Amino acid sequence: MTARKPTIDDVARDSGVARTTVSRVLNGGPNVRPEVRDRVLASVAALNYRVNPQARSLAGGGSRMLALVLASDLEAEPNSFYASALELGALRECLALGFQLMTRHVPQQSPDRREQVLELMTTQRCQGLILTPPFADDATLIEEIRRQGCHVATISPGGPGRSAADGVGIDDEAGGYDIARHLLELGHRRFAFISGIEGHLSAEQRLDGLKRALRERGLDPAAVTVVRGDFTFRSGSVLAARLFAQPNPPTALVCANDDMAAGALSAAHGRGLDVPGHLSITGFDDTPVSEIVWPPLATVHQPLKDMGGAAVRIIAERLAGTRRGADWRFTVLPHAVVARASAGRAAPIFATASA
Amino acid sequence: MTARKPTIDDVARDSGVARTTVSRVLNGGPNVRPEVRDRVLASVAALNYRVNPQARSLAGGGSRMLALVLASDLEAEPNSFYASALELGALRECLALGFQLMTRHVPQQSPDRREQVLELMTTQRCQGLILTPPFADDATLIEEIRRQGCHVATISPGGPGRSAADGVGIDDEAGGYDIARHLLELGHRRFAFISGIEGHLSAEQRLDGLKRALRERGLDPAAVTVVRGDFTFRSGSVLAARLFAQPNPPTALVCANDDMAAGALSAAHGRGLDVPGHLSITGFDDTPVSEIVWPPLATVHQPLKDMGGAAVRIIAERLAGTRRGADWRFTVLPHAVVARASAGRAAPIFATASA
DNA sequence: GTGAAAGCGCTAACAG
DNA sequence: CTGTTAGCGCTTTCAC
Repeated sequence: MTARKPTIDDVARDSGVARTTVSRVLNGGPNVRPEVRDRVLASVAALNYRVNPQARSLAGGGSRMLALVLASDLEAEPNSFYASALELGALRECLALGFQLMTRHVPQQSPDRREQVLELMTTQRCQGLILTPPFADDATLIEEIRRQGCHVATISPGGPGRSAADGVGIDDEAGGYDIARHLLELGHRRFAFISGIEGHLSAEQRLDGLKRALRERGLDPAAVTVVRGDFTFRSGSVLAARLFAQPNPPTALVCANDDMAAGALSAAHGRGLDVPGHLSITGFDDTPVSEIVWPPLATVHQPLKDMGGAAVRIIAERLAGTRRGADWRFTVLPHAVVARASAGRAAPIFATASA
Repeated sequence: MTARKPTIDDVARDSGVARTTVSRVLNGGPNVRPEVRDRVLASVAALNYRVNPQARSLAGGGSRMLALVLASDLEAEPNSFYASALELGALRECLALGFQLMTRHVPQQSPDRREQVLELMTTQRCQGLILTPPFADDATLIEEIRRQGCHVATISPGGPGRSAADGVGIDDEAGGYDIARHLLELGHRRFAFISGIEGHLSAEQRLDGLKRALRERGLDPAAVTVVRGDFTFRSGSVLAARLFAQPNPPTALVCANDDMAAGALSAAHGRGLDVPGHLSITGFDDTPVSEIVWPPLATVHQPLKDMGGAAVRIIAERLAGTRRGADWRFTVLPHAVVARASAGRAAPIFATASA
């Protein structure tokens, strides 16, 4: 019925060489005469041969399986653009480098979340794990993963993760600083900040940057109202509504990601607040969400796809042995403030009226 | 350094049986005494043994690798919530059933898109492919995939795909009909429709449903302005802006998905049109986008996560041999109109003014 | 019920 | 430069 798929031996027979030679050609090994290489390649093409990844892996070539670990909930809404962008970037790089990628969403609230990650790694024989926050800062987890012979690349580690594995991300503190500067220049003086889940250190750094900008301007960083969200649209919407109901509300609401900013925007609409007339709102990430809402969100661009790709490359390097040892390196990618209509000039009238 | 991972032989030795018996226990085979089974299971737990999927696959157990094929562009924006939802649903089911899932975005405009799909299947030794539109309606592709011994499940096949493979989806024609009825009841009489890419037959059926509703109401279905988008926010925005600039614009704009509806909404805001005061806009899918925008989008709910899961189950059944032969079955899942603020009562004043 | 033996397709020493 | 020889860890006949 279904024709048997050609094996490496078929190719060897067809091109009149030994199996080993074919393997060498296939894996770019040295010591193969050009004419032999061509002959083998011709057979490969003629027979439409593909290496069997399972056999290769079993024989010692490694599984070439990587996993992207995302903190979210399998039961919750489909993952945000943030996760999609990382995944797409990683997927693209995997395709180019001949890796397979598994994506695993781990509920961050589950007590056995570490075990879930380790289980995935073991079961799938992963050779590398890409950890996003807050896993990226779980030094214990990273240690255990590595102990079991698997490489780690972190996305946006904030603190301990930075010194426990190779990582990639932007300068989050500077990102927070820059967006704050943007708002300060627009005349804003009363700020609120919606942060992310606990343990997401890089998001905390965004707040640090905001505070530094305020301090620089002679304002009191302690005056910033800080509330904790969980990066979802809903949390942004709920928390913002609560903020708006308080006396002396902020004129600038800085959110730790775009989804929460979109939620805040929605809450503002619901309350009849004009954005940016009455209130400016900013996001973080520059995902498509920021252009989908009205008015479009001012935000900080993060090169998420590049980050996903870089993480794969980090693991590929480690696997290839190009770099060894515990000299973990953090790659800083550029960020940029994207000025859009949701952040506008602070209205002195409104500011006074509610003061 | 890294402890060697236990193999099936370690388990066999530990529990004092032959390797074959362990295999039987692991795969739920018959002919194992309960006490032996328990002993083996105890060893498995004690040694923290995991089967090596690569070895299993090589030995004939099958790769247990499935792939989700999505028509989009690797270079384009991160995939929409539509893709994420399908993926999440499929991923969850794969996890439960012990499959691995690869997601592959294939640029639909590339001339070798069929080859790309086949290449993925061959290279990864996939046992099943989940095809989304327009691949779901490519009977030639489906035929070729199956010829190579791989199973197929289609998501929302519209025409030929329906009779070429097992599929799952909603009744798209009815979905279009229902959302049209909703708008008709709100008093709308002048409709426009933003359709999706060519070949996406299930989206075409949504238009068929819209027309049926109009006909039923004694209106001329040919009077509907139909423009073709590509399911992206941007295309919705551009096409809507063009529609608004024409004389006698519609009072109800029905879009083939949420992203395009969000784009249309953005274009309406840009032109200063009030939604739903001047114009009602509806989406399709009920992805999170529909709640993120303002006003929230009236739309047709599609159980995307369930669809992704069902597709995996279809393949699992075929693989298990529970169902055989070419009696392809299409599973219809329920849809529902979700009434939200973007669809409101038609304004007779505006309608007259622009007539 | 259980076990022994034979590969699955490939890579990796080690010889030549 | 190329070939020979062992396995990798598992499933699967086929005996017992």
